[in-house]
Amino acid sequence: MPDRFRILVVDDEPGIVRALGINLKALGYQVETAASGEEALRKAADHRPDAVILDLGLPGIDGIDVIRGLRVWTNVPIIVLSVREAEREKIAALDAGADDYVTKPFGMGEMLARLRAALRREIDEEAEAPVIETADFTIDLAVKRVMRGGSEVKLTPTEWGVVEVLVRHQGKLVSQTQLLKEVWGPQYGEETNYLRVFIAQVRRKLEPQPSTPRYFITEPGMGYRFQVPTA
Amino acid sequence: MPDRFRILVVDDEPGIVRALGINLKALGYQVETAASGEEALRKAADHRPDAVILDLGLPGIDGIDVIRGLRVWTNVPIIVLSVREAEREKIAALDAGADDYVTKPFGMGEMLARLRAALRREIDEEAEAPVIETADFTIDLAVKRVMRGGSEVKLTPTEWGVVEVLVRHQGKLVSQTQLLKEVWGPQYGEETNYLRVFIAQVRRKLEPQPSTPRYFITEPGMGYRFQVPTA
DNA sequence: TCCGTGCGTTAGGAACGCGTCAAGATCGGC
DNA sequence: GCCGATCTTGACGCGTTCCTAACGCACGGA
Repeated sequence: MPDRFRILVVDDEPGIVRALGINLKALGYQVETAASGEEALRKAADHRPDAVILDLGLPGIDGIDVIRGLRVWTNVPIIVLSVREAEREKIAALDAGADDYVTKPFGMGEMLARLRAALRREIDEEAEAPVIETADFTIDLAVKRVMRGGSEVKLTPTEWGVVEVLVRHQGKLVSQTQLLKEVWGPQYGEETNYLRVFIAQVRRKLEPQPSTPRYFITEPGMGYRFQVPTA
Repeated sequence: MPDRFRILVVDDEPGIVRALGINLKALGYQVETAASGEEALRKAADHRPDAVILDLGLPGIDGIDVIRGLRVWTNVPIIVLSVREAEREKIAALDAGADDYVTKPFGMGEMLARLRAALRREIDEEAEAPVIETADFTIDLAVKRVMRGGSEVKLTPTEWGVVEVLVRHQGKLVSQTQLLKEVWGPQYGEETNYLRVFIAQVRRKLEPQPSTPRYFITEPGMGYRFQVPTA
């Protein structure tokens, strides 16, 4: 757990690189930059960054291939940048192993929040948490049991599958396709209605206010995310 | 409980072997390596490692078979490495007797955390008292005997097998497949009706109210769990 | 303003899993 | 070779779970 995090910013637009660089450095991050996919892979190998901010619209190598290239040897958090219209591309990026995405144009505040979340998740994982405790419930992955208010919450096999996948990827955005494949099996991927039903059931059993979820968050058009609210 | 743990790393990709080796040695572990399943089984027999890190994607012998080969004579902790998509393979590995799995690509921090957890569990198990006492009965794993109300309860061999496996995993959920394999042998896994019959018999002999079990709990669709009620 | 899309919610019928019982089949000791 | 104990196998009933379809609602674009 380094004291000063190293961030690799990959974008071919000098304006964005500069803006991010100034803000990040001001907050005490060390910043490396790259303007192409090749340079990104090389610098990542050299500098072992703690997080990567990656624009999908790069010249040369496709951004998706950069993600795959990184994922061969590292699971460093990758936050993807893309323009609003490229929905398909964003989902492909998540399936390739990206952790989160931010649409351009983006506010610096949102970007920094996502980055902090990604770094926090990294630390949590290293601290190894097979038991997730929140203000409202406790999930023990090793024993496969959920406690809430002193008593056990009964989950059906499918419900448990959904919870387990989301919690294992804590803080990370999980695409609908990936969630379906991991819970129902590889031959699934389109049946998003299954997800709607079971996510609702999980929320009914775990969320304090199922209609306004705090833990099992919907990212419209993208997928779902399990998060533990900071406050 | 050795002072310096011996770790056996099994992988055919030299990069991964090297990266793990450097990190583990730096932390004071003794490291042995193997690049094939055959070599892994041989070195395990020679060096009696305290933990095994095993890549499933080996040339030659299947990784699953390596696990089975090890499990014939040792219950050394096995941490499995596999690629993200191979969910089915991971499940098969766990059923074959693996203790944990890490998806490639992995962060070194997570790997080390899992390793520490595995070694810690082993120490706990060795130190663990093989006598379980509840309000209604006492199970002595060492002598293979169950006492209830001052007199001995006679269990048939298969009944004892079921009890022993569940009690050894005290508190943990044991899947039907795992239970079948551990009691009846590796070629079983589907015959869940056996379980229904024998679980019922065990409950009739040990539970105060067999129809509403307090110790041998059914988790519908998932498996069984032995627990000692807190109150 | 109207439509299309995506998500949440609900309800009902089919399919499945579990407990139970009892009748063969198999094993082991005498 | 017999007999009791133990394990396998099948059938039945019941409760639960999963899938499916339909509806409502919010949002964004034409």
